[in-house]
Amino acid sequence: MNNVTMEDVAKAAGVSRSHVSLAYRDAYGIKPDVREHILAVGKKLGYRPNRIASLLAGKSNGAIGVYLQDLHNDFFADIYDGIREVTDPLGRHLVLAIGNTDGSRDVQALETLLESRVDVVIAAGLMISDKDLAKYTSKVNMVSVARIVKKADNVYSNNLAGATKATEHLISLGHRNIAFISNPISDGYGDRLKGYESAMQSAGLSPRTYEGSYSRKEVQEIATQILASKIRPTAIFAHNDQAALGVMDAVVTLGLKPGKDVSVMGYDNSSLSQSPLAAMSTVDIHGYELGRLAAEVANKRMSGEHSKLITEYVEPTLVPRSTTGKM
Amino acid sequence: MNNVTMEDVAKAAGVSRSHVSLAYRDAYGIKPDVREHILAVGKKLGYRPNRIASLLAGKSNGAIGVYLQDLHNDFFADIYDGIREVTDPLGRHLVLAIGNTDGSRDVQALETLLESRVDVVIAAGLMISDKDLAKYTSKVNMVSVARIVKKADNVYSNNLAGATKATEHLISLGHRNIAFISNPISDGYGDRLKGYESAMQSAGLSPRTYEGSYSRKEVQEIATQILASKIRPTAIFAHNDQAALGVMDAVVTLGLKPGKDVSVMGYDNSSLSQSPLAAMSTVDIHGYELGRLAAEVANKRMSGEHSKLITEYVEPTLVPRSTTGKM
DNA sequence: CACCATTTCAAGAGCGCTCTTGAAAAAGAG
DNA sequence: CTCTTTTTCAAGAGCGCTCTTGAAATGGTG
Repeated sequence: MNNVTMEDVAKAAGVSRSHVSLAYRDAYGIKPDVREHILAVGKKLGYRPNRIASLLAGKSNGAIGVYLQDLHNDFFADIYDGIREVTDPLGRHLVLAIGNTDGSRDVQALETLLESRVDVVIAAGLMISDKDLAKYTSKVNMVSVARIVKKADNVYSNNLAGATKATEHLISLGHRNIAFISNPISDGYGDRLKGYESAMQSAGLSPRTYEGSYSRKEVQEIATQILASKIRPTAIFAHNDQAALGVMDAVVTLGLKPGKDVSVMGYDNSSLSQSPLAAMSTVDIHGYELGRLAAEVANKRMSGEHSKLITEYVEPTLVPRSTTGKM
Repeated sequence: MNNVTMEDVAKAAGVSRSHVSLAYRDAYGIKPDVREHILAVGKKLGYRPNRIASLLAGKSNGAIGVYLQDLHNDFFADIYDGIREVTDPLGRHLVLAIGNTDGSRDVQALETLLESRVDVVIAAGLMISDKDLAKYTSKVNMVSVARIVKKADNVYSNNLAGATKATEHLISLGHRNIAFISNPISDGYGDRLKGYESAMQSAGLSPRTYEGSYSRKEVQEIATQILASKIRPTAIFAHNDQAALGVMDAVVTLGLKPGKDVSVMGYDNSSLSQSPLAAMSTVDIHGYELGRLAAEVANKRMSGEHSKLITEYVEPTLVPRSTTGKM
């Protein structure tokens, strides 16, 4: 292992340990040439600062915790890419924690992040209730992505407006019987449903909502049932792309053609929905951008610049592709 | 933050600090009732062991580092699921590091893992050269998934056999002009190409290999060019599913039908390839199982049971779906 | 060149835990 | 009941770093 310590470098360079410490951080109050010298000696000895020790001794080490709901959902990978765009150049350390589609790992994931003593947590796709979440927002700085959370910084996309646009798009194509597959939990994520409902009602149509899931396979089953119902909807709008892909799975399995026999509308504009193979109509909430903003907010929070909670908005845009067509 | 320390618990429970430490680990040499008492007091005070401090003080804390190449490639999510199946029940701590499709983040990711002082690294999809990799295998225990690495434990799928089967499958469907889109790097991953070449030669056919990529989009471009060539191949076999999906993107973008106009063969049997929407013919290398085995090997390595390097094999199986059809 | 402000450095006290050491208590043996 | 072995515990020395404190060197000023 790497056993050369700060002490070794100090001795070899003929300075004190604390000076080596300073040299390896931004460090003013140290002569440039001395600093150079220390760094050179450190390099020669193959010294690498021990993050563990520095974490323990210092009050902070500038690490950001990142919670991602699910590795199978491409949208979270987009967010992650956005985060890295800003953290990589800064050399920020990221600690990842992964949940799952039913939320049962959320608490453990957050605990892990706390144990790692990160300065701030960027959370994308948490499913635990607002109440449970409050326990964590009081313990650690949190930047919530795409879900409004109290006592946290928020990087948010206007889901109400986005879902309204999407529904109106379907209506404008002539669809009247539009089903919505909702999010299984409502806390913090209810706006997509609301947008759908309000657009339907404004058009004098009656909403037809089914409780969904975050799992593509589970949604496929749900969609299969919906498509088997006596009065088959002509369009299905799912609460996110992952779910919408499950709908697509159901549609093609039944031998139907998306955008022709049934229209399918997603939400997120994940990389996967963009691929020509899926070519799925969806609402772009700019996941990459959300991730980027979240990381910037996290930086601000760590630097202590802002005392007030920050909320950043990104406007969703409708992206019609080939899975929605005229009725 | 969480400021109740081991010292606090010790005082409140009327025992020594070291005894609290023992109580919170497996710990023998401590009376069961005392242990219960300590744990009860700790819970009441809201004590949570500080992983950072324990890491620094102890020689190991049983953490496993996990390197995954790319979050957009579903196959790595499968591996990760397999890993978690065995680590979750044990309460093992996982430290994640994510690379990217061109390998440029590999070194940084490995460094991060080393800095986190993990006991063993499970690496899936590393792209750095064997030579560079050797620097790390000498510093930390490594379990390599799906790539044979010297001085490391290996959880391996027989790529030579798998690629041979896949190619033979295409040949048996009547294809003669079969293109192969290879891995951009050869170190540790060359067997799929070899399997393809040998199967082609055995059948008296001449291989037609194109250098590929790990990026779906880049492969789409490559495939588009291939499909535009004067003598268009009737089948394209890609080094992995992610690449094969790029081929599919090219195929559908050109208005062709996979499995009819052009056959597309992938490799990995990632979740994505299994979805009805893709329904892609591929070779199942049992990613979930590979992940599971890797975690088990990692456990063995940590427990110090084995001194010799371990190699586990998983047999690949051909999974014909709808993207390969008769010529 | 005396004086004070400023910059550059060394020393040392922790951070919260683990692990070794050895003492005290309990158990077994004769 | 004494002596030995075993188990249960306390004390304390670190792990490798940061950060505060104050001393030494440096610079600026009249």
